Amino acid sequence: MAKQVRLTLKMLADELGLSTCTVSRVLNGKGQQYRIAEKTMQRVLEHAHERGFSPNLVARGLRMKQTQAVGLVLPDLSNTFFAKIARSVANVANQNKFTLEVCDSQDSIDLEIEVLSLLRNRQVDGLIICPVGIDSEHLRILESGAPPAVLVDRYFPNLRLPYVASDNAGGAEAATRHLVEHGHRKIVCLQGLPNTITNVHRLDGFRRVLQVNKIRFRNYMIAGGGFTIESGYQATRKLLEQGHSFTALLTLNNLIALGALKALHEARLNVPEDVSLVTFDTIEGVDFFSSPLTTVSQSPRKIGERAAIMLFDLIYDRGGQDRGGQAVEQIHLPTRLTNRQSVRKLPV
Amino acid sequence: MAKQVRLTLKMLADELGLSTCTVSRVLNGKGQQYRIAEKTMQRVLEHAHERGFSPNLVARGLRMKQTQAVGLVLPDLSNTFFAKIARSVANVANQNKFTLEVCDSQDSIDLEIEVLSLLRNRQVDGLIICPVGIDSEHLRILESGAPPAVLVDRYFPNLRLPYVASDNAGGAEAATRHLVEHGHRKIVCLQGLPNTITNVHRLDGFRRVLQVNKIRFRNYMIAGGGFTIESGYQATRKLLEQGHSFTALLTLNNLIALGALKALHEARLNVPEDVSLVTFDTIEGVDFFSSPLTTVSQSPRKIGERAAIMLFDLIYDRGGQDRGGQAVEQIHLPTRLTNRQSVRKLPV
DNA sequence: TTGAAAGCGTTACCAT
DNA sequence: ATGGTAACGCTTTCAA
Repeated sequence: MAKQVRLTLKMLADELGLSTCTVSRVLNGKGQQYRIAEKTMQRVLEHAHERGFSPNLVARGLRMKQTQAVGLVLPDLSNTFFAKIARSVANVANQNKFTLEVCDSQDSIDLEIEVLSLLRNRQVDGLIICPVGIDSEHLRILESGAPPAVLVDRYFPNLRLPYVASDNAGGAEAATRHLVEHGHRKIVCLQGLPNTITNVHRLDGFRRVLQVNKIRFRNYMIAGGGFTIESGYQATRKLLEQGHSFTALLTLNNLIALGALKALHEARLNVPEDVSLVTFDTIEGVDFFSSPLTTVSQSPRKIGERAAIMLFDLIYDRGGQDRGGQAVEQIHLPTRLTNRQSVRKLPV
Repeated sequence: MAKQVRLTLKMLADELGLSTCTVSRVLNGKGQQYRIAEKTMQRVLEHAHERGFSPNLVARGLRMKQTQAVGLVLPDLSNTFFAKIARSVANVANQNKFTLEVCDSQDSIDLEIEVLSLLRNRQVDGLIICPVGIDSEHLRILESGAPPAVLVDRYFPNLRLPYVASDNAGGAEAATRHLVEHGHRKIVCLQGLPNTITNVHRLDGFRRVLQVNKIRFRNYMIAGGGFTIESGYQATRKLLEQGHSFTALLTLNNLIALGALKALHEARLNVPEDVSLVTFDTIEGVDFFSSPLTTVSQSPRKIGERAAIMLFDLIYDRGGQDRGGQAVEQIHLPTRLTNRQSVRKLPV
């Protein structure tokens, strides 16, 4: 199987009777700048096109010390939320003639560390990361700005890294307020992974609204402990078994909601007649649920897009990311409450 | 901003008072093979670890003419189906110490062509592609096997390329049979993009079962023309407006189903009381729909995994992909019908 | 207006 | 048991 040889710049130059550097210049649009004869340029361009030449980007990457590639690390590519982030990042990257190298950390800190080092060894020009957990030491090195990195969705307050996330506290407040305004006082928040910033902020918002409305916080009001279907399911089952008389559930992401729904369903409890429910994130086809869910939705598309744009600003050195500077851009995008009637108005 | 210099093999060698090639050998585990002194190896390994050295993969890629990267081209990363494919491909790739370069062709043939050439210029060692449409000329070049490529989900019979897809005809047959066995004879199939192999095979299966059951095919029995929510919605609306008296719908993917559901809902028609429905693909949370849908589901995870494994076989030259050979592996994975009671039993 | 040559960080051939 | 040197394919400095 004779590995067919790719056309190289040198071959092209030989065919043209020119030096590689002349050809390189023309092909990179630096013909004017180097005052290469109009005629020569024509000849080169034409021939290159004819022979279908395109440069070896690996060689170029080595020489220029930049690969035109960015890395993206996500905890679960099969979750629509992250998939949408991936899509918008990919599109922005491609628009910039960059390639996107995607890794799925499978919610494992070890894998995250591993792929991160893999990507860095591959000399990516930038990194977008949705860090998996609560440990952040391995991200410290990114504070140096080489390569530039932007965090999405989750971040660490003690890390001087730019990020794009949702206004989680605000979203939780809106959701909780919605419940309270409908007369609910016995609300259980099914949380995600404790100590992640996302979870912390959402809980903050939740408690704040309780407090403002003089609802005494009790321990049973926070249950669960993971952003998974399983966690939502188990937590809800346990609540029901223990006979807590809550009237409403606030689930901190789509998966937890699905799990809770399953448990409620098994217990023959209906939403919103028996239990009211508000959840973070949307669910595909939620409009066709037997009771469509009221949601606090984020915009993963915008998160990804914004993060990618920030990253390219850093890569192209717009926006002054010098590490001494104070300007580490940190963004909280607004969330939106969509009322789909999964909250019952309680009698006063 | 002084770009901090990365540690190179040469620096390491200098520090050790050895030549780069010795260090390189040790680090690549070829110490034994080249009979490098046990002591030296120790020294090298230790020092490298101490200094946290890791090789520049771009340079290595150039030198070795292989980048340890594979490309993945998908029409829409935000569709769970493709996202799941992406995830499993990414995982297999990472297990093999490869990186995955993902591109979203946004269902545009032009973009597909563009990213394909981008990926090839980046010298990826292999390609997995879910081609967007009906044109395949730009894929012809991949028949040469350099770089090796595997198609997923969609493919072209006139192209000698390996692929992994679902048994679409079989799936459609199962679905249609299910409907017929429940007494339905006025069935409308809401198709996807005409002329794509996926669509063609599903229609084949559909018609075959009609024929076997002596149900005369009529034109209104195939409607729509795209794998999108919009297409499903519009087609269903039109059907209703025109007053065709169908009793069942077979939708050829999840998005079409969602669109059809929306139209039915607006017309205050219920599933399955007024209209029965079976759809290809699953939908997140379909179990909680007011009427859960009976589905013919594929396994995107398996498709991706299988394709990735096939690709690595080709890359590592297992499985003899020499282009003279007859063995272009083409696989149809089985589908599964999950009955969720969205088909009503009609009186005889 | 063009070219020679160095260099990016590796690996591999051929010496010693 | 180890090292010198070329080579991978490109860009860029300096020279002509």
